[in-house]
Amino acid sequence: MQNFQALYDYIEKLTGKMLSVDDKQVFTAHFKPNKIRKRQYFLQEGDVCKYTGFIVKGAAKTYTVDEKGNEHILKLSVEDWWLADFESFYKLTPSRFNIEALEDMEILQITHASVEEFIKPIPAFTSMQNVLSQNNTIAAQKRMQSSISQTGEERFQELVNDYPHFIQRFPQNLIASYLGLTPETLSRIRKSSSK
Amino acid sequence: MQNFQALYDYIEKLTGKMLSVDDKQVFTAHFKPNKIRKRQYFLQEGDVCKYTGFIVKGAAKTYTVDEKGNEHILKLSVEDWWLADFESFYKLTPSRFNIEALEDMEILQITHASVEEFIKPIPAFTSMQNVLSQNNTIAAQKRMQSSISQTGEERFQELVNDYPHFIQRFPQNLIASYLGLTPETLSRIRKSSSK
DNA sequence: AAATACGCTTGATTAAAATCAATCTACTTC
DNA sequence: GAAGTAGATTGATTTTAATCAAGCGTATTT
Repeated sequence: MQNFQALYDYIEKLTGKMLSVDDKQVFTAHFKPNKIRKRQYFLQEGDVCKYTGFIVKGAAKTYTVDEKGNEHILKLSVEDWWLADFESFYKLTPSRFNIEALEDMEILQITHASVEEFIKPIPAFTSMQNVLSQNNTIAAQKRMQSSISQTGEERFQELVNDYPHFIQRFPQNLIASYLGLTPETLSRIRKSSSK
Repeated sequence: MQNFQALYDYIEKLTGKMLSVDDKQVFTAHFKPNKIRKRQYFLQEGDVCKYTGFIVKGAAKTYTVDEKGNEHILKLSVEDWWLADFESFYKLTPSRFNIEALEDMEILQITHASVEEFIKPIPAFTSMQNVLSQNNTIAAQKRMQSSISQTGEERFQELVNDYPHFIQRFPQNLIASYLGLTPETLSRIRKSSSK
């Protein structure tokens, strides 16, 4: 299963630990491959996020819609990222977010209960979780710091530095929303900073 | 040691697991009590964050200073919170942040190496880390979502709801900075929203 | 007690970003 | 191929927040 190979490679690379044949057996038994077509939802506001998905192929946006009908993009996710509203996923509460495919996607999905029961006993997996927890903490801190202390232009430059492929891959209106800006403002920022 | 009792209570309450006498022995052997006076630094920009500290008493701010000399508060921390720049703490890189006591503090501090070697084997501690990891993920997501999609006024209201004691305990200029606003703007927001 | 520092408020002005509106282009889709 | 849609850009205007400046009250310090 080439789908699963992407997950194995990811875990082994991130943790430096090798998965045994038995480990892989557990993964194939409990992760379910799923395809999500462009513009389809992985999660809709009000629903409980029953699955977390490892993205083998494709991209998605996690966003809210405010009372005026404007979208606000909290997260853009691509290959080798985990897809979920973790608040809803951990607590089994209705989500405030929508998660929608921006491209046709292939994911490997699993429920919280299955992770706890079958996947957590695999040392490489808990090791992965620890690494991800640290990375998340650091990334969240950095993004928050940008958000409170930098201008739109500085935040955009940081995004270009940190995730250059995002700029190539996603339309500017999504990038703008991710940065907390309107598309018009980002367009003007790009124009003035290119001079 | 009544200092340590606060830590034990915290872990037991958060995880639902009891600490054995031996466990507590390990804690007292490796966590070092430390007092930090108001206006003193737990961490200064450019230094490596060698310790993480459990706050037994007092409060602190984590902030950066921009090129204009303005402070931007990333975090306000009180009793039962962990104090560190985790990026610097995990990676042993120089920190971009300052952490300064807002009140006289009592903390229990420990190095990353000691955590890994002595504290992580304690099941209740790793269990605590898992809970904290989840809570952090959720809180970071929520704060980020506020930041990109809500006005200053809405963010302030959310803070009042989520952390009412912060409003009592910290001066408004710090609250403003935490929200990414100037003190003047927060003052005007409060004035207009009280009507 | 006087002096100082700190925090909060208010006013006037400037700067940044949002909003509203129109146009243009490149893709889909039928 | 025509029609429709999505995304980007530009202009004019409004809204929001930052900045600059002053004044006031309350702690804190000496």
